[in-house]
Amino acid sequence: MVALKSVVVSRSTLKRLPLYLHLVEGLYAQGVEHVSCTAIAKEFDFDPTQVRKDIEVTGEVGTARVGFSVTGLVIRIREFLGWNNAHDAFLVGAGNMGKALLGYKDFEKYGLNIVAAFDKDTRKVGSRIFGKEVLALSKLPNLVKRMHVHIGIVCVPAEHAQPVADLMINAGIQAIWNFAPAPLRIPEGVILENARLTQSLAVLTNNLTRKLNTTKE
Amino acid sequence: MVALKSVVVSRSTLKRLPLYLHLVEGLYAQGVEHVSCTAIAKEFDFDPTQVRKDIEVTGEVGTARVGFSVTGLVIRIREFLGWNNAHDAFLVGAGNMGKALLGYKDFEKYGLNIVAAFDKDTRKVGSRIFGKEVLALSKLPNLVKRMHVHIGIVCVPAEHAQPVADLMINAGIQAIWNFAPAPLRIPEGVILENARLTQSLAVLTNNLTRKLNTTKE
DNA sequence: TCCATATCGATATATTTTTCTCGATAAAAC
DNA sequence: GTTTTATCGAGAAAAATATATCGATATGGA
Repeated sequence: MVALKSVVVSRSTLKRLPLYLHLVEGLYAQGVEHVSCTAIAKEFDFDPTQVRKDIEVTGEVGTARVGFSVTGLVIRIREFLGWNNAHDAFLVGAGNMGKALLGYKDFEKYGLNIVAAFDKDTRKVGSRIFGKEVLALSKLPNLVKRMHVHIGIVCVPAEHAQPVADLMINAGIQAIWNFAPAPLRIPEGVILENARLTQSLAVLTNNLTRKLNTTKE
Repeated sequence: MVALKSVVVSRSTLKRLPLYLHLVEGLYAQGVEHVSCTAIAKEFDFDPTQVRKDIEVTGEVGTARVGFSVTGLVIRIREFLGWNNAHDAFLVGAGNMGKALLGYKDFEKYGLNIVAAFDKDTRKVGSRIFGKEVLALSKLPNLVKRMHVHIGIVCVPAEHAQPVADLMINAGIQAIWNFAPAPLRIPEGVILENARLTQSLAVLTNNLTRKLNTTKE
């Protein structure tokens, strides 16, 4: 055993790492070789120690007075996030959000390779969206098994989300990325990540409402 | 002064409130009149005390042995989140993500009313997407002022995000919902909320990678 | 009517996350 | 060659967040 990468890391840290990655990839493109925590922190208005602690989990070590190697950070963060080898994914629900995700070119850079889409609407089945086939939902279980697909993306309306998730899990899907505004019940061992825009929106509208109220008074 | 709604509340609480709201709206539709924290907590695998604390910020009070009024919760949570009167918003960038957001019918329920879209691509300008006009970006500043639009949604590629945000802020936009995978620099007082999918994806792919590694060993 | 119980609200404790402090070290300045 | 300074890594302190405890209270059943 070389390194113990299986450290459980807080969600907060995990969510900051892509920010750092984006930054250091930019620096790499510019030919910059080293970067300090202080510099990274300044970019995001974070505390330098926090940045150092975050980087620590990736296994990358820095040098005093020099900082961290930019290439080292790119490699280690990508590796830590599991973004070096993209995982195959199936998407269910070729509505607006589903289409938008299918059209997003950069997911492969973020560890995700959407292989095909599924829909129960027979009019959509057989078509292609951004080059990706839309298949009948009934085909999903067999294909998950045959192709060893790990990730399922749920983009269906709230009322269909649970049955779709169940279908995926029974087929052997190991992780679900849920865009439906519904809480999913999933068995232990299966990974669930909610990408609920309404939560983000709640933070925004609450802040805005408070701001408008306080400035008025 | 009646109630002091201007309490600053943690992001975590703010993000859980929409979950509760969704649940109690469902209960309301079923005709249920009261619900306890214990019941809500069970639904999401949260701690009942946490749910009680979250609800406390909305100003709704419960009754021992009975729980909280379902209608009371619906009203108070929606009010607290600022979802009773939708704020007008302009969206910039009518690409895939932009289109998906324009097509999302339910935003009005979540306090957001997308009034129009803007794009610098002259081929898109003049068209309509899901009934919403696509206008030239140069028209944005005047319209923000005339229509008193508060929210700006940034759906442009990373490299254009900052100039677009600057344009919005100079025009008087008070809150920005950012979908671009780029950190935005904004002046104090302006509200920024990032809806970055890559952060959510990072949590998912990291968990999955760890899971696959540990089960293999 | 009285007792058992579910639930609330308030307070206290525990845990997690963030920030601060400090000695060590490597590069740059003198 | 010595001093100064930026930065790291480790550990301590502070702040934020989540969980547990407990008395009060309202309902339902003995």
